[in-house]
Amino acid sequence: MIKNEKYTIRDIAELSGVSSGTVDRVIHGRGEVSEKTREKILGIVKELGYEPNILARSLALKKIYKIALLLPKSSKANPYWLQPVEGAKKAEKEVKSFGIEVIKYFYDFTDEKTFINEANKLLELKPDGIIFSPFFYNESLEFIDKCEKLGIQYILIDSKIKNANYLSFIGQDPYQSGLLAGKLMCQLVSDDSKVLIITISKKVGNSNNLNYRVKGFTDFIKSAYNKKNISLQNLQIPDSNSPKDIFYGNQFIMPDHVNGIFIPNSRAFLVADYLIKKKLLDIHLIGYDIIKRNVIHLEQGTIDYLIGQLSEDQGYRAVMTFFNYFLLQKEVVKDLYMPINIIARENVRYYLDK
Amino acid sequence: MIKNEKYTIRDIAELSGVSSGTVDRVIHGRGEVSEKTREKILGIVKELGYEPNILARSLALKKIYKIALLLPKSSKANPYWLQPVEGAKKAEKEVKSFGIEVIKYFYDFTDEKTFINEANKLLELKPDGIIFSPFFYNESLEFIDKCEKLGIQYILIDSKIKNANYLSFIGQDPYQSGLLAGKLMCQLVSDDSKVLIITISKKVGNSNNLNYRVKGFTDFIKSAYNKKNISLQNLQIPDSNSPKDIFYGNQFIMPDHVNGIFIPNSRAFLVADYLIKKKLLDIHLIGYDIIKRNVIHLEQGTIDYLIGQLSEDQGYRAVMTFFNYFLLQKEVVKDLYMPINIIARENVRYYLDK
DNA sequence: CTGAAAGCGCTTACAG
DNA sequence: CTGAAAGCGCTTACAG
Repeated sequence: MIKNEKYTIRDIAELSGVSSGTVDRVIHGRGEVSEKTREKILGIVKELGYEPNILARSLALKKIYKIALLLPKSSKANPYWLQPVEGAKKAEKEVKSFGIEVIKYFYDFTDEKTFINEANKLLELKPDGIIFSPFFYNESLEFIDKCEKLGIQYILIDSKIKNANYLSFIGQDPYQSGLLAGKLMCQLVSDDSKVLIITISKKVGNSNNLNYRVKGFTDFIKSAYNKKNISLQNLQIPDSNSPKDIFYGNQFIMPDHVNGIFIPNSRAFLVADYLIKKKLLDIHLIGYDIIKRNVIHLEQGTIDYLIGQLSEDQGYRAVMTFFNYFLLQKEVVKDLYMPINIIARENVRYYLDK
Repeated sequence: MIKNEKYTIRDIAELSGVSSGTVDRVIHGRGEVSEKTREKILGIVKELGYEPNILARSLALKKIYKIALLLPKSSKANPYWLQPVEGAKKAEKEVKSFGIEVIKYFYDFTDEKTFINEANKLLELKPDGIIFSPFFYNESLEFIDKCEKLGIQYILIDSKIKNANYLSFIGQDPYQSGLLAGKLMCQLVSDDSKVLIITISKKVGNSNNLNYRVKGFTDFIKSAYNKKNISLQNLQIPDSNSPKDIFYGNQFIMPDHVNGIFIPNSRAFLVADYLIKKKLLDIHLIGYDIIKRNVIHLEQGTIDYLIGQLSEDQGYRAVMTFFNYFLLQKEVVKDLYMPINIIARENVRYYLDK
């Protein structure tokens, strides 16, 4: 039997001399089939390269896969997390008819308790898959533990927990992005410059991204590539204060002779605002993340470069990964490192609203 | 009638007091329905926000949309075009079960006649949609003319023909990418440097990408942003010669005191090979496209930056655009400008094989 | 352990 | 101008 079109379950059934119900049972390993017919059917399936029609399957099954999304609440001050949510929505639209549904949960990224609360709420739903970002390290470990006990697959986005049994991790390599920022800084400033690393964060959870970015940056500046004799200084804005107040009030005083500043998170705009106020416009600035307030400074020239990622893609891909995993039963890329994009005034527009 | 689940064509039929066949006719404007029932049905469709189940539709329809892809043949010397083809294949896999089939045609990008030949072959197939890159300007105009007469929608990738009635254009803005390359060059070289623009091309078709890139680069260097007093020199490697022979033989002689070179296409590796041979390793090099031979030089440091794009994405998106257009009847973004990526040694790995 | 039948939501050829 | 019926390829509850 040679067909131009794709083989159907009925072709397999006829050739095996059984009914389509039996073929179905074999294909899905639902048991209750004699070893002999099982083997015969599998043989023919293989020989013909039979692939089930997932349209028909989805239509018949009417199974809805519930994918829970658990991310920090985004706000005007921290709009970063808006984008993965948008990406997830976009993906949901594309595969909704196949029976993928995304349910969203948000927590306050300054308060571990809200994370725990939402995580518990989420589990009550009994989702088929979970997408979240392990922002709070210890709490995330506990959450992961529960997921594994319940046999629920989870995908980590943005930052990674080593040794966890995640289905997939989707994010940037923070160390490598730091290296790249270091290289750019070397090219921006001149010989014997002094460069500041300012770590501004209200609360960083226990996320390690920040530390790795700083480490990469520092390593590059100290590497042989840097022939410019650049000196580094670290400045930490303590957790307990509101970073906004520090920069907008008069609490912050810029050290003398600074030629470049590296901000390893999305708060570069705070420093940029400060530089404008104090008319310190010769200082070069490199930050992270394509958010509105950063982009404005990029376009004005206060910020030289942003290290970015298509973070919408993270949400999009996470949902699509579950689609591929559940519906198409495709293999999943375990660690998906996203491109580290260098964003300048000249190319920023092509990274917006995609 | 309020349902939690999505409404079906049968719900609409019942509420309208007609059969589902009639509803179907109205929805698809297939006529043969009285104005009165038509209006009634449309009213209910609107009220309920009915959306047809595209799974069921595809299954019932069994229509195969033929998408023809027409691109330059890729080779070892010019592997660039491999990537959009890969992207198209990836998209095809995802939407094959919905009835999207991609048929590929390749021509020799040094020979217009092969383009015309393949274009004619393609039309014999009577495809539902066409994806191609207007490499040869005049020949592309003629081809477009034929497509429009036949009422076949086409998507342009990589370069654009203004005023054409394309369904969608997907590619980079070449002028803007040139500006960006100019900025990077300014940061790489020191005051009073001399920068060379080398246009190497066996045959450029009549594509304008190259010219726009050079114009952008030149404009940036001549702009107020450049405070370094950089001088420019243009060098054209004539069409009639093989660029390879020029650089690998002894025909090419580098002008004196050059500090930077800009290559506005994917051939930067030829110059890089030359620089290594002549031990001219202080010269900064910026080129285009993430192809293997360029990447090797990027990693070794001979090439400082590549301007890249996820060109796989172009093929992927073109096919998905047809999927959205034909199957989902979604609106199409007419001009889709892709991000202009800055590729350095530190981030190149994340742009490979995606 | 296996088959026949009904159903998923849509489309279409046919009959009236 | 309209409806009833069959079919797309798969799954499942039921009967045996």
